[in-house]
This record gives sequence, C-alpha cells and structure tokens, in this order.
Amino acid sequence: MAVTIRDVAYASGVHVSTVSRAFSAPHLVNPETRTRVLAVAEELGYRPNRAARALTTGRTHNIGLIVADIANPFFPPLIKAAQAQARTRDYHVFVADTDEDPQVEEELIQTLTKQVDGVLLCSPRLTNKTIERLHEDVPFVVVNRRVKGMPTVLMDVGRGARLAVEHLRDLGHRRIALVSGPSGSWTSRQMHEAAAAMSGVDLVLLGPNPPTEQGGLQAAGDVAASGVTGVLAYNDLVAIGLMEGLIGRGVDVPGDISVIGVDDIVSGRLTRPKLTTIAMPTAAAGRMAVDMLLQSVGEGGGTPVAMLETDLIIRESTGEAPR
Amino acid sequence: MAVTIRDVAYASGVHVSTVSRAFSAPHLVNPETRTRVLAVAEELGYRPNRAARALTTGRTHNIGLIVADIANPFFPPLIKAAQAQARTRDYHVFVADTDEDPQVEEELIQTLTKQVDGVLLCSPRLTNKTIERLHEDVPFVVVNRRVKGMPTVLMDVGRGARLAVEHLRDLGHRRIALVSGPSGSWTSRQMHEAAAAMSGVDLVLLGPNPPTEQGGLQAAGDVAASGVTGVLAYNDLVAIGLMEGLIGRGVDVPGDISVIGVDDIVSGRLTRPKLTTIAMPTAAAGRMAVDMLLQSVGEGGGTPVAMLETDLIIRESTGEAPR
DNA sequence: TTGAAAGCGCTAACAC
DNA sequence: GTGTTAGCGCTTTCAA
Repeated sequence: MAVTIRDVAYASGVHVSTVSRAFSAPHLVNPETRTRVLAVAEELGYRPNRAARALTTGRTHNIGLIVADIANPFFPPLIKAAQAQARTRDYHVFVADTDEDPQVEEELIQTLTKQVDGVLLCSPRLTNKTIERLHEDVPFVVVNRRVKGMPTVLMDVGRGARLAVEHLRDLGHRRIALVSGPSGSWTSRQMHEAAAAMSGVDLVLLGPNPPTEQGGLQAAGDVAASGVTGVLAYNDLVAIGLMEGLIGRGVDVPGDISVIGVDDIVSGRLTRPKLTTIAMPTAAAGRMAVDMLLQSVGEGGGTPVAMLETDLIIRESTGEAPR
Repeated sequence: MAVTIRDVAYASGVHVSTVSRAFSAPHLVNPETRTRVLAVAEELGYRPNRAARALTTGRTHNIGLIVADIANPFFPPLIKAAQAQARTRDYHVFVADTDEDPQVEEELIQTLTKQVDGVLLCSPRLTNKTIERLHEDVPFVVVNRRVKGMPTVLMDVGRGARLAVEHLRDLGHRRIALVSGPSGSWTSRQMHEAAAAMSGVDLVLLGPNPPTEQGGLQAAGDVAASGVTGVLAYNDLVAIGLMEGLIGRGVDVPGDISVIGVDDIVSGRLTRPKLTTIAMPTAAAGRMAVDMLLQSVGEGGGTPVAMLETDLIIRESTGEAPR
C-alpha cells in the first residue's frame, strides 16, 4: 500500500492532524514542526490522497470536460487549453466523449457528478430542460451555447459572419449561400441571423447539414445549382468537403465560387486553395471556461456570460466575384 | 448535499449495508428487498459516490491517460477510443497533456497516482529509469515505446517502413531519404532499422527533426540537396511540411520526389497531392491499451506486449521515379 | 501549537 | 438474508 498520512505522522513523531495541518493549514503549525513533517513526508514520498480529502472537504479538485467528439479538430485545442489551465489551479480533468449522443451525455454527467467540482459542457446536445435539471447536482459552464441562467462562454460567430459577408460583398458578390449546420446548433443560428441582417446581398439558406466533411460534400450539388457566387459554411470541415465537391464538379474555387469556413482548424491551411475562415478562439474559450467554473465553484455568485472575439482570416478560397 | 446511501437506507427501511449489497453484491440480498431498495434509490436519484467506494475497495474506477500533446492530430483518435473503451468497463479517464515536458509528465503521474487504478503512457518522454521508479506506485501501460518489463502497445511501424520502401523501389526509386523524428523516438529508430535493412535502395538519413510541420519545412532544403527521389518522413506532419517546402522550391511532388508520411492523420487527405502514408491503428491502440491496463489491474500477471498492424495507404504523393 | 475524536460515504468481515 | 461494527485516508471541531 502507498504511504499515508499516518506513516508520516508516526515517522515524524506527531499526530496525524498535525501532518494534515502542515499541508493544508500551514499557519496553524509551528514552523519547525512543519519543516520536519514536510521533510519526512518528502523522504517517504508521501502524496495526499485527494479522493480521501474530498470526502471531508467536499472539494474533489477535479473537473469534468464533456465534448461531443474528441476527434473533431475543433475540440483538441480547447481540451488542451482547459486541461493546462486546470493544472495551474491544481485541478485534474476528466475528459469524456459523448459521440454526439444526448443519452450518453446525460449518463456521463450523472456518473461524473460526484467525482468533480464542476463540469464543462462543450456544445452540449441535451435539451435546456435536461441541462437545468442536471445543474441542480453540479455546477456547469456551458461553452458554445446559450442556456438560461448558466455561466457561459461564447464565441462571437455573429461578428465573424458579418465580417465574412462584408468581405464577400467587397469582392462583388451579391448572392451568397449559408450552408448551415445541425438544426439545433446555436452557432448556426447566430450565423444565420447575422448574415441575414446584412444589406446589399441576397442570402440563400442551404441546410441543415451534418457538421462534417461529408455534409459539405453532399451540399455541393445544391450550392452549384443555387447560382450563388459566395458561400459561408457552418465550419471548416463542411467548407473543405464543399470545396472538394465543387472542384469535383468542375467548379473553380475561388474563380467561380468563393468559400469561407468557420473554426480555423489546422487542416484549412493545407487545402488547395487554402481556406479563408473565421478563426474561433477555442484555446481562450477553454481557459476562460475553466476560470469561470472554478470561480463559480468558489463563490457560486452570478451568472457570467463571456463573449470571445472572432476574426476573419483571408486566405485563398475567396476572390473577386465572377462577372 | 447529494443523496447518500444512508438516505436510501432510511427511506427503504433497511440498513446501509443492505443498500450497499443491493448495488455491489446483488446475490447476497433477497430479490424483493433488492428491487425495493433499487426503486427507492432510483426515486431519490441516488448515485454511489465512487471516491468513497474507492477508499474501501482500493479501486477508483478511474484511469489516467497521459499524452505529450493533445493537439497533435495523432492523439485525438487514440484518446477518443481509449475513453470509449474505458466507459464500457465503467471507468472514467483523466486526460493530461505534458506539453512534451518530462518534468510535467512526472509530476502529473505522481499527483494522478492515488486517484487512478492505472495510467496509460502515450509516447512518454521520461527516461526508462524514471518510468520504472514511478511504476512502483501504479500500474502502467506504455504506448508507442518499449520499456523493459512493462505492458506495452506498439504499432508495427517497421513493417510500414518496409512496405513504404518496397513501394518506392517498385516505382523505380533507388535513392531514398529517411527524414527522421526526435532523437529518442522509438518509432524513429524502428523505421530506420527496417528501412536500412532493405536491399536494392540506398538510404540517406536526414535528422533528427522536430515531429512537426515546421520540422518538415526545415528539412526541405537538405532533402532537395541530397539527390534522393523518394522520402519516408517521420510522420504526416513532417511529410506535409516537407511537401510544402519542396513545392515552394519548385520541386514537383511526386514528379521529382515522392513523399510518404506516417500516421494517416485526416489532414493528409487534404493536401495537394494527397499524401501517401503508413496508417497507424491509433484507435485500436487506445482500446487495446485500456484493456491491457484493466487486465493488469485485475490480475497483475504477465507483461503483455501487443504489436498492432500498420498499412501502406497509397495516394498521390508517390509516383514513378524520374529518369 | 498540538492531540483526541468524530465523521465524510462507502464496503467488508463478522454476527445473528 | 440482514444488521453491526470497524475502518479506508483525510479534515475539522473541540480540548488541552
């Protein structure tokens, strides 16, 4: 068995409670005793058992991070950043993948609840109602979606969409398609609203579509047939699939049709032409979400909503409208 | 506070131990009592506290998964698969990113040790000695590296390298470069040994290089100057950077130089030309590693070493040798 | 400043 | 088949 607080207490000739204090309430113990205890602990290789500690303190020092699909390139930078940020606060993170299944998501949250101080819900697929119910048992921070009364981290995709449409308009495009994502998606709705409000262009809504390359590929026919010269896609994956489908049909990108994606995943820099896209601050979102969660765990006050900036990155998949 | 076993016991008129048994030793309790207890538990929304359970059983039902870099596209499929497999066995997984820093890696392992039943070490950067020392406190499974006496999951990159070299040889290439990875890398060494043993081709070793796009980009000059007509790169990232550098220098791929990567990351399908690569069974490795870990946690016997198949995926970055 | 004792939620002998 | 009891490793009153 591993070395416990008792071993340290015995070896340093003090009571366990003193050892405990030496670690978690240093000011309550004589400096000399403390140094001695710490030295002995070090020598024995003692590490406090966080689970046992959690039992009395009610603080696990763990958080849960639930995402729809780890393999979706949008998430890894967020996971990485969240995990790194958590570590600076001495927190560990459980990562769970729901495979886009709300059922799995709910179950995961429930089994995780007792082991964590809070949960980060990234692009959750659950209904608001279910989220609210589950929230009774554990603090949440929701990323990429708006749920009433819940601390939230959003990325301003509306602004991104406006920038994108402006960019296309400046290039002379007058008829633009929005190749949307899944029907329930908050992001998709934001994009639509922002784009629809822009003057000087006609907007054609094409969707819903699965948020994947496949989804984009399948939409290529409709896009080609729609007579648009510019496209704003739900995300980079969709944009990449779309470009593939378009090029496969003999459509030139950006000669005939300009394409803009969302997310700025690394793959977007590798396509030919390189993808113009709206960069999402995923890493910043991960960090901020962790901060918010630990904040709300500590105090419980308020329901902060953060809106992070997005930016348009112009590469090669957009150009002058054909005339 | 959340509902505990005590609440359930009280509400169903039995002792806590009976409730405990109803969950973890059903055969020891009267079927009727059991159904009643379970019903009450369900109604109250009782969920066993796994941390508390771990305190008595010594089984946390958690595992740790430590990777060098979550954002490296090689890892997400592995993480996803490991996490999914763990879930089928009722295990949760801590994911931690070391940022390629051995120091961080060691500390992470130490703080995680008490909270998990075992740890998956993916492409660890620690010395064998350190790994062996840490292994005294917690079971390990090592992925992508060979450590004496440790359960291991390997991917047969040697075979992949042979297939790759054969493929180039069949296309008429006689002088081939191996653009290697980091100096300590097990994978890199395997590739080198396998490729060097092939007859009918001259092998030029270029490296070590960082395992990134940047690394490939920087190696482009040497590759172009080396007079080879075929290249096997350490991984897809390096291969992609290399292609970029080559094409930027006016070298045609595959017209002048053929390029083969390793990993089969999704981005490789997006480059122009599409990347020929050695597919690594990362998802299978993740699943197998979890199985091995839980196996060794359960029994502790043996030191299994699994070698998973790799395959050559021929796309567009390889072609006939120029004459 | 330190020790003693109770208890966090749960399981595991041991009785009955 | 079920209740009793002790205890997992730790923190936290309460005394001294």
